Amino acid sequence: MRSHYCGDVNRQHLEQTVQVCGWVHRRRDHGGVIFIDLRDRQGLVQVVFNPDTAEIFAKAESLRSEFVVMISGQVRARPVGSVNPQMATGEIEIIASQLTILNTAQTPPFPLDEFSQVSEDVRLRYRYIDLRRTEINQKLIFRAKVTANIRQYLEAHGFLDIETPVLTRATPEGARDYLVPSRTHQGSFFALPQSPQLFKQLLMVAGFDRYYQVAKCFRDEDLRADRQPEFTQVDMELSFVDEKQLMQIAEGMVRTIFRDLLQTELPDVPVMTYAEAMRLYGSDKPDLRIALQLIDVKDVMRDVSFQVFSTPANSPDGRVAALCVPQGGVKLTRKEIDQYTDFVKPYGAKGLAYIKVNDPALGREGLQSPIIKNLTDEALAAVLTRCGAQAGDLIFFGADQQTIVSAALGALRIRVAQDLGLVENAWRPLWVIDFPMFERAGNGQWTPLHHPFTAPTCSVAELIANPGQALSRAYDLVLNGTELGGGSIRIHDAVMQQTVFDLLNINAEQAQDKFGFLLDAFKFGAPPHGGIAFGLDRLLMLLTGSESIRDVIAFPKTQTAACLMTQAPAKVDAEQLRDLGLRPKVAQVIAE
RNA sequence: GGAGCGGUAGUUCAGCUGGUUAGAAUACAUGCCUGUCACGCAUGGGGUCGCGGGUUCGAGUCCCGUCCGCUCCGCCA
Repeated sequence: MRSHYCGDVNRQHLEQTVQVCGWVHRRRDHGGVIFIDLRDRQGLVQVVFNPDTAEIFAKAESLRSEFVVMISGQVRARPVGSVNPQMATGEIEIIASQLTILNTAQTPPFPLDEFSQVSEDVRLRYRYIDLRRTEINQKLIFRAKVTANIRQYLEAHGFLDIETPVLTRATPEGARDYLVPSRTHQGSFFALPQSPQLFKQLLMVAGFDRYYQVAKCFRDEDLRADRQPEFTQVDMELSFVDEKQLMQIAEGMVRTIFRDLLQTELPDVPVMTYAEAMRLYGSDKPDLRIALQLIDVKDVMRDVSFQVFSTPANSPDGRVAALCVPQGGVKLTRKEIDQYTDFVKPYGAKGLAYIKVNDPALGREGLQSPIIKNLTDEALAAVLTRCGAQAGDLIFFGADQQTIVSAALGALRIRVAQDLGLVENAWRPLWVIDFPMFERAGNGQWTPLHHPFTAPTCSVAELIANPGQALSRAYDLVLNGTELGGGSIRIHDAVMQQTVFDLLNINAEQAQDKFGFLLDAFKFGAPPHGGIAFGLDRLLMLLTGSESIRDVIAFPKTQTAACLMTQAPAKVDAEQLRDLGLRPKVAQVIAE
């Protein structure tokens, strides 16, 4: 019945009679004529009601904002000098000959035009109105195109879309689970999947050698601008592949999205080790749009009298590093430097030493800093040389435990670059590989850096001998400082899997209890396999230039993991709780 | 678990060292104008200043607590 979207009507329809449906965006009366801007999610068009058609003119007079209408009329060029550049539809108007009011509407709670900035809590409360706004609905349209593109790519490469359970069992490691109580097994719980990890590995054992899924995942952890408790992964797993083949297929998928939907050719993707990323950028997801690098100076600070530097310089897990800010970093005021000092404190840094380089040729005399009197000539010379310091540069220092220095200077690097406009406008992807297998938790216990099914690059014997040095066959695809996706070649050998569990202090009994089904499956001949999962929401954030993950999700949660529209989570009836096995009195208390 | 910012009309905001009846713009309603297009003009209605407590002669303003939203640290295999 509807022949056109508002936004699709254009000069090609001149002299034609069209029918459009949409919301009344705005009504104006002028010169005995009624004008309405009709809107759907494609755009706007102006419709004119003349008084000579008395019946529909009267109907048009009753129109208010957001009434839902269907209008037929003839498309005509607009009179000279009456063109609104805001109208996406060009220099046309529709002369209405018929108007059907499909539904009435209240005045919307906030304006939908592009001029109004509305606070996010109001938008989330009335998300269905917010989603009518061009900015958001274009992002959701784009999201649909991206998932379609991904499916097309993966199908073409022989992947099979297989759904895995949403009601499954809790996993001991990793994030907090969302739990669902079972009615038929009272006292037992399902967990919502943090990822389809184990199921996709089982699909490999089952012989589906190329699996994918656009999968909802759930993690009950605190939220961030780029983190939601439920999010979507583009998940895939392959048998009989190595890292190289897998990275090629995954990279090709992202490259295809950029080519097809942004008409952009992604540059070659360099490969960097985790160790190198931490050394140069203080991060395992470096933003390569920023040229600044961390420069290690630990070796020349061992003998300086400045204990803030010499103590970590002589400690095995200490790090002393410099960050040279070029292009007039020396102009930073004391106040700005103090602000950067405050900025690094949450990362554990106790302070932020600096040297202003007025003229490196003059040596000590050409420098300005509260700390140089405590540094040797040799140390200063080495710093200037390694930083390639020019007149006008400012050098920041981090000195502490390795993890703190990397985190603090890594974050500072990004912050300073943003403040000084040193972020290149480009796409800068990279692969990060050779992650450590394990890291030490606070209690000294080994924990997996990735997950406990990741294969190491070494043998069982070597892994047992030196777990701290072991590297994993994992890989992360990073784009402009965002981790787009990560994966690994998995362990497919029961002995290796048990070895890793042992190192993680999961004994055979516990392993059998938690992952018995996986270990059992491995006994029946698991093929060598590996996979990767992409965070679809984060990818879309990047592609659409959104500052928040909420802008690419139709119905997102707030920072306390609540939905302002449905008021979820919410109380439930006492009867529902009794069904789950709660004693009536307890159920009554909880329900109230 | 911790730090910071914010909460005043439907919406976006102003409201100073506490002071009489809490304002603006916009939206909404009514009327005028009449080819307008973020139209214009006039008039009008619209407030639990997030909530609770405290200090004070007097609190939107100061103090304490609490709830909600946002950003960050921890957390996110």
